[in-house]
Amino acid sequence: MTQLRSIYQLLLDRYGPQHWWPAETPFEMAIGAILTQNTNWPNVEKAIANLRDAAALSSEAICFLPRLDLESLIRPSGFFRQKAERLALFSCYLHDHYQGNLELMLQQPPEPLRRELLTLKGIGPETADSILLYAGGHPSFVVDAYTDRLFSRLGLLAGGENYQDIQAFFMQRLPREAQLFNEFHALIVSHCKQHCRKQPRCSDCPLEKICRFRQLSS
DNA sequence: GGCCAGGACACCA
DNA sequence: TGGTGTCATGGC
Repeated sequence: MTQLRSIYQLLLDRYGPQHWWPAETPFEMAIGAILTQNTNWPNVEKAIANLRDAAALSSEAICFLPRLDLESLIRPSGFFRQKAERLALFSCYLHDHYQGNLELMLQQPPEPLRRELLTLKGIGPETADSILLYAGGHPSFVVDAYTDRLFSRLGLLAGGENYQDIQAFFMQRLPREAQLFNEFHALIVSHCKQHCRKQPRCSDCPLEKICRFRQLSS
């Protein structure tokens, strides 16, 4: 608990509040979560801008848009055929089950909601937790490649743990507060975009106090 | 020109 | 259950 809270505070002091997720509506947020799978965020922004310019940033529009048109609009985000299918499946699911209204879906309790999201093809644990946390305000900790990389290097994770184990590591040591989970994940991403390259060089890390955790725990 | 990016899934042993 | 290949664009 103490170590995680200290790291969180150091990140917050260094980078400040991140005000995530960068989206105007919960639906746009969910679309962004799918589009950002294994992709740079600037590429996702291009795809979302294309959808907005085409007046296609709604579940109805995406569900009924011809597939080739949808692929063309989201092409900058990469994996555009896969992601077009995933966006269409998600949007049509909302249309069929929730009158196209994501907020209606998000009113459910988080645990059955998470299970429901995971039944949808193209929504895995990270995407589901991102939607739960950032669109729904539910306290579900989001684990991504940066989380694994940073905390393995800090010596708090062994490396190689699965998603569920890493998520449990955080959720068992932190109070279940959506705002804390929101800010923590955003700070991890902001830090790692600059300092968690695949080739680790702790000496490049500006957070010397954080790097010291690794020495203390190893 | 190669590396990397805010994953998920199908397939195989 | 875990490991591997596949999907693809764009910035540096």
